[in-house]
Amino acid sequence: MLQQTRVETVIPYWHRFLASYPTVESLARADLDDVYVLWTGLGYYSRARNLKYAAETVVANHQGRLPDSAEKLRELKGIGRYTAGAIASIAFGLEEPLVDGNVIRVFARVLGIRTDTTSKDVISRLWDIAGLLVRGTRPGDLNQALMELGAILCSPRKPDCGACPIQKHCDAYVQGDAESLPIKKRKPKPKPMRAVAAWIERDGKILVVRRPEKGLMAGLWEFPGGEIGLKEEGKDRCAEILQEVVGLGVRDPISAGHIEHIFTHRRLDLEVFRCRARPAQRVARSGYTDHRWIAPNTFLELAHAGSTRKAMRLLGLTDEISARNAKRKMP
DNA sequence: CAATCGTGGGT
DNA sequence: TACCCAAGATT
Repeated sequence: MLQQTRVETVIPYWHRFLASYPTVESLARADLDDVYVLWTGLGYYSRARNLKYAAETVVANHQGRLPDSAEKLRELKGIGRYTAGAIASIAFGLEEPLVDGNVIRVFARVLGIRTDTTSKDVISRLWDIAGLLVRGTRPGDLNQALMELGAILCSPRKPDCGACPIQKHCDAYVQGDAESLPIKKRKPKPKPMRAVAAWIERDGKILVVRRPEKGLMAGLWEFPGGEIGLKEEGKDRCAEILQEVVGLGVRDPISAGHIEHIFTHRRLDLEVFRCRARPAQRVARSGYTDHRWIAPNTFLELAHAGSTRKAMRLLGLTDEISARNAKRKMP
C-alpha cells in the first residue's frame, strides 16, 4: 500500500484491510473482487492483485510464512527491490538496504549529487551507499530514520535545515542549494483524452461492467462506455460505442455533464449520458470481463476508481452507503 | 530504458 | 493553474 502512496493516505485503508484479512491465509483464500473493494480509492490497483497473488504463493510454497531473505522476497509478485529491503530490515532485522524517494533526496543533498538522480548509474551508487550505512544492530531503524528524515525535515520544498541533525555533514547545506536537489528529468504532461460513459437503465436496474485485469483501472467496475476522439461529438459516439462494447441499442442518450479526472499520464474528460436500452436485448460484451444489472445504489459497494466515483456523483449516486460502513468517508 | 499505472496534498 | 511528489513495480 505504501508504494508511491503517503503514509497518511494508507493508514485507514490499512486498518480496514487488516480487519478483513488479518492473516496471509485469509488473504490467500479471499475473493479477489473483495480485495479490490478494500482498495477502492487507493489507486494503483494492480498492487491489490499482486498482493493477493503473493499471499497465495506464500501459502502454497512457503508454509504461510514470508521468506526471510530479501532475495526470496523479491520473487513474490509486487515485491521489488525497495519492498524486499524494507521487509527484510524492518520485519526480520536483516542488514538489507532500501532506497526510496526520500533516501534519494537525502543522499543527493548530503553527498551533493548534482547530476540526474534518475540515471541507472546514480541509483546504483545510492544502493551501494545505503548498503554500507545499514550495517549494524538495528538496520530497520536506520532505514526508517533515513526515510523519516527525508519525509519530515529534508522535504522536497523548504527543507528545515536548521533542525537537521546532520546539517554540518550536508554538502547541499554548505553550498546552499538544498532546495534545488535532487535533479530529475521532468515528467511528461498528462495527455488529453476523452471518453463517454452511460447510465443504462432497464427495469429499475443499471448496467455495470468490469474492466480487464491489465491496464488502466484493472479489474474495476464502471459504467459501460469508451474512448472517443478529441473533437468528436460525445452524443453521436455514445450510442455507437454502447453497441460495440455491450451490444445494446439505446435511444436518445441525454448528457448529464462532464467530469474531469487527472491520472499520472492522462487527463480525462468524461461525458456521462443517461439512456434506456431498447427492450428484449441481451448484453454482448466486448473488452469487458463481466457485467451485471444492479440496483443503482449498490454500485458504491463494487470496486471502482475515482473517475467512476465522480461519474456516480454526477448521476446522483451518493456515498451514504459506503460512509455508513467505513470509519472514514471514502474519497 | 521509457512507458504505464491513481490519487491526494502541497506550493 | 500547473507542477511536483509520494515507504515503486512491472512490462
